[in-house]
Amino acid sequence: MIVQRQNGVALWRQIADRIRSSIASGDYDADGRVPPELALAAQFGVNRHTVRSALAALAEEGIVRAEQGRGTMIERKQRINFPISRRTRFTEGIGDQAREKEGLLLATVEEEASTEIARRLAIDAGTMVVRLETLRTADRRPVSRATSWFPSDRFGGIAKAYRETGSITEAFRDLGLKDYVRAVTEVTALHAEVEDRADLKLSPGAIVLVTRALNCDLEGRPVQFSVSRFPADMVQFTIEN
Amino acid sequence: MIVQRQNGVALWRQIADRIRSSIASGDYDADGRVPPELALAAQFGVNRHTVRSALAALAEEGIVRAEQGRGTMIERKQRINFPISRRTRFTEGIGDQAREKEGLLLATVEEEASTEIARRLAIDAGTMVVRLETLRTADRRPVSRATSWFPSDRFGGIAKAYRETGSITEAFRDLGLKDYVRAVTEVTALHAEVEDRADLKLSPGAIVLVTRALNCDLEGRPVQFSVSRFPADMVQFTIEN
DNA sequence: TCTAGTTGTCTATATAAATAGACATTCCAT
DNA sequence: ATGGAATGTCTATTTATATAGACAACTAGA
Repeated sequence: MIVQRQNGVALWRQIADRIRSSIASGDYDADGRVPPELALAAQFGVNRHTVRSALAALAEEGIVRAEQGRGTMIERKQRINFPISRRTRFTEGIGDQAREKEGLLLATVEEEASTEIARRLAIDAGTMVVRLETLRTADRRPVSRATSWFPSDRFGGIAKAYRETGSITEAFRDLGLKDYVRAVTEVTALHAEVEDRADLKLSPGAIVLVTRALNCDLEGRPVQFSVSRFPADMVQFTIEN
Repeated sequence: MIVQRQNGVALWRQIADRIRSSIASGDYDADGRVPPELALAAQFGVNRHTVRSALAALAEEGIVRAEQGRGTMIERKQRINFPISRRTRFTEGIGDQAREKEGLLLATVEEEASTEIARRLAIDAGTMVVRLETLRTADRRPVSRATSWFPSDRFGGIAKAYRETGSITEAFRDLGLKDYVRAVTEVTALHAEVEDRADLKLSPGAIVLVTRALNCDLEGRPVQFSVSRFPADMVQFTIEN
């Protein structure tokens, strides 16, 4: 048995998730299309209409496109590998896995550090920090939605610098920080929330990988703490020691 | 708006996931119980019966226990932190986060290496390898379900050694491998499949974190490749560089 | 041109999820 | 003891999900 009933997740969604996963794994690379609806219905032990609901959801996401009389073609098939190391940098990490990379600054505010942010940045709670809300895309598809905090005293101009350069590394350099390293990365996974769905253009019920990362300068002083969300069907992390 | 309708994921499951997450985050630590059903219903904008379905699912998982007249008490609230580094070892990693740790050998077979396993272990496809199916628990709750492969020529006796010691590190030592290091760890996340649900005692629709890890000896020769699945609501990873 | 194989659309029915309301039961502070 | 606040149980209704069957529309190869 491959799909589960009466568990709070509709069959069509379970099937959509599995097909999406199969596409990402390259299971259908041989002919570049998904198996016929009747074959999928047999495979999952459900009615053809249920499979059609699943394929409609994937078409909505832009992953497949049905062509009457021919079959259902795979439009997009990617799982970007994202290395995590002491020298983790977003743009370099993506490397040549995508032709077109973009960093977009959604919003920026200066605020008082909450107790958690203060602890992570090793500053006193209430100290001013700059918060950046950023969205990153590869080949026009969103691959991460990040919230980052920087100590205001050192990096008050980070928003302007990031807007001009589109890169944290470049922005740091403009502000006189020549180099930095990744100190800690925490990884967990959650169901996508409504905001994730909007930002990352996810289907409801999808999974997001969540990282909490701390970057420090070469003296070990924290320079950036960020919480990032990645669509789990498009991204995997690799930790090389 | 906090919950989404008509998206293939039942409201009660979305709400159960959010409450589980809130419990893990410590949102309800003040009084050790979940808010009253009517308050949750108001918060999520749903009927009280829908909230009751969510709480029933969490009770089934052993996370909460309802007491008539009193409220719904939090029974379990943990997210075990699992460090990933060059010296990653399961038992040491758990450390004192759990009182009672256990490693159980579910099954073992000797088989020919598939192309993927051969590539990971840097051997020829078809070479014999030992496969171990293991389950790890912390305080009686399953925290990982792993499938590991070892080259038969060097580690033919790994199953026996593991059964006797309950530890990979110990088993390696018995077979003459004094030390080893983690070379690569890949992390991704998926919806739990039926097998995960059985092994890890997960609720349907739950998320599993999947790691693919390669351990090598000090000369850099691969000694173990393993695929592990962790319940995402109980586990997080920390990568310290 | 014909036909097998595929997706598209329609109707109908059964089951699960969600809402709504009423009232019982239990705990606990007053 | 009493009343407020909480969970437990029941009935009824509406909406979403899933199944079933039939047939139309389109594609590609024989």
